[in-house]
Amino acid sequence: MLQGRLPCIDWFSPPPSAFTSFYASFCSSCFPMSILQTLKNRFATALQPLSDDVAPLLDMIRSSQDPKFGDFQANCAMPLAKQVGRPPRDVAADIIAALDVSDICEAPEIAGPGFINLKLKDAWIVERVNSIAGDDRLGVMPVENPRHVIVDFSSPNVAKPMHVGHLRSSVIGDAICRTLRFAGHKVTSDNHIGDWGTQFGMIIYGYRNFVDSAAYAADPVAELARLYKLVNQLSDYHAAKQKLPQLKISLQLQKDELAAEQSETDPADKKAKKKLKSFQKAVDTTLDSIKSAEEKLAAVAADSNLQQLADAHPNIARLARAETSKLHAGDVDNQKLWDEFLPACLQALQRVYDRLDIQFDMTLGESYYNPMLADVVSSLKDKGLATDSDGATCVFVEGNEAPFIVQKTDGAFTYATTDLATIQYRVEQLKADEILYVVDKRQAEHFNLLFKTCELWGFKDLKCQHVSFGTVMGKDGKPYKTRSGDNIGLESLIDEAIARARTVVDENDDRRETPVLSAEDRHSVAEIVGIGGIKYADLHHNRESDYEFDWDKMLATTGDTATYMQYAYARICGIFRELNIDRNAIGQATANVLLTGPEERALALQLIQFDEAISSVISDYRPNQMTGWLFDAAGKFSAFYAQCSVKNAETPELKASRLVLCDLMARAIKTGLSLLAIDTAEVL
RNA sequence: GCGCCUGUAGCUCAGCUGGAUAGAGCAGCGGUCUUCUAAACCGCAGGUCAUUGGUUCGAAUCCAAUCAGGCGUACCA
Repeated sequence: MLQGRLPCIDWFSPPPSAFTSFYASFCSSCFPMSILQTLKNRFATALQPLSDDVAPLLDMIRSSQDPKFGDFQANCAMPLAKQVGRPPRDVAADIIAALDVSDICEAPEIAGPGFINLKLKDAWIVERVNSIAGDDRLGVMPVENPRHVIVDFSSPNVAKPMHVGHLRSSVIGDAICRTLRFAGHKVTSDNHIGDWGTQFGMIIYGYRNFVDSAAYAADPVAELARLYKLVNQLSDYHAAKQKLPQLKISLQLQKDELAAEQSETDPADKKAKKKLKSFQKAVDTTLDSIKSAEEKLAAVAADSNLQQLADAHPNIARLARAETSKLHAGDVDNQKLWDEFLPACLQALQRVYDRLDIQFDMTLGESYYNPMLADVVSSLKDKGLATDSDGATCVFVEGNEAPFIVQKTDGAFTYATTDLATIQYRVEQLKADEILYVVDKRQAEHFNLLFKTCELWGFKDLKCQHVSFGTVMGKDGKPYKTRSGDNIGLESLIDEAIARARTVVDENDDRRETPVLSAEDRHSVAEIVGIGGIKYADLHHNRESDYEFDWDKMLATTGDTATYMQYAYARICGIFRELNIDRNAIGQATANVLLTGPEERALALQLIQFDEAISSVISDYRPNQMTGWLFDAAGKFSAFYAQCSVKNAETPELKASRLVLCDLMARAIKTGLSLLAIDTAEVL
């Protein structure tokens, strides 16, 4: 973002008290707040005479991966050497000769083929730490050009319980919102709930035919969920029953084909082998389908009540779809039921969001956009983008085989239409500059088509990104389900996490000579640790990766977990408690940090790079960049804690310095975790 | 068939636009609590980055092929 800019003033050190106001009078790109940016600015000056395009070269300045190479390294001499046709070490020497970093670094060293290694001067680190000690934002400057970013995440279907897939979207989306806001962008979080889809027809049908009034009165959402599941099961039953004979015929045919192919395949012929394999795969797939169909039939057959219901409702799927159509067509009775169901469903969702501490600025579901859909389609037609194909209205986008269907043969609109209407609304009404969709990566093609269509439609300045994430897998390597094949409910997941955390909290406190936590404290700590554990387990993976869901790992309290950071935070609080010192009264504004050993230096260096963690999260919407920074930070604190006593510091000055470092680290951990919506406690 | 993605330590995963001897956590082994919380710290061991070729000063990273697996592919969202 800020790369390649030249500083309009150079770094010097303002008195800490004047720091914030001083700083605020300059634009963030001019003022090299981050170390990295400062170094880049210095290098820009040195490289200017050597190259026309310094931006890519500046990108090659980064933290050293091994401390023995110093703190930072510049790898730009090698590619530059090629450009100018001279030996890389000579070019490195030229760069160093032109480089003025003597106030920041020790003398730069050339190593290997032409790496330039930089070691920061302790005095400079101290200066920086001292200045951020008095800064609430820990040295993170608000962005220069704030954008209005709409983050579309969570997006569950109402009346269906949320599961671990929604957890990923919710947790990642929320972290992105918080981080963007902290960085100074305008953010609108929007929960684009599925409140208008086919499941409502199923629920309406279920309600009309199978409702248990007492259960509905007691817990409407649970009853609606049961009805949804029931109608789904009965529909599946009939579909399976109908499909099964055909499947068996297909299986026989495929087996015959396979046998024929096998008999005439030459094992040396790779192409034939491949063909054979694809036949085998077809057989396997059909076998799976048959197995799944048979299971569905068996599940109903095993329960005489279910069997009776199934027999009594042979056309349940069609009838449920008809209820959806009626709803969409404005049927008064169905609309009335919808109006009745929705608030309870929303409330149930809200309960989960409250527990997860996730807030939405708006919850505009699919139903909200319903009145706009017809206009979207006619607009697309007017612009010649949408055409009729096999009775459906489609947008064909160059380079994509599959069409973007905006209206089905039966006249119904699709979620593609809704998504387009939503974009129009967000741009025209909400004035969005950018929209992020935190959605499962399996929908990549849909978003690809959506964004292309959108551009053709005329939204050229809008930036859209599918912030995709991988699937949560079970131990079997398949998407995570319970043994009975259901999704894992989010509420029970949260309950389990808290219960497990509680066991650890109890054990830990009971081990103390005199336990310090009341039952109430223990409960709230268990909530903080348990829910933090769930979130962290998800966030610390690269969002694009599928990952294996594992209770023990998710709720582990050792290693790279939320607890590790929370524990570090609590230990810092413990220091201040033990010494009976108010954290707000240690003179951060006039801090004078001393670096007397490697642990203190590493800690300080980590702290002054907090802003780099923020920008790297934002650059590609990857919250795991923040978990990584936090884990490093907590690790450096733990090493410091083991090695550098605050209480028994040799001098009052050293003690004061360490208190400042501790306070800064506590604030950094708390702030970093808060950007992931993970809470902290003073005592664990 | 077409398209997209993945393959890194025993396990679960990091590894940013190519950078030096590929990193964590867990599990394993060995140390560290009379001194600010041992939910911790320090150390040891563990890898042919699926395979083969290519690009270049330099490849886990880029390209090609192969093998293995996953996902998506016209009226579900």
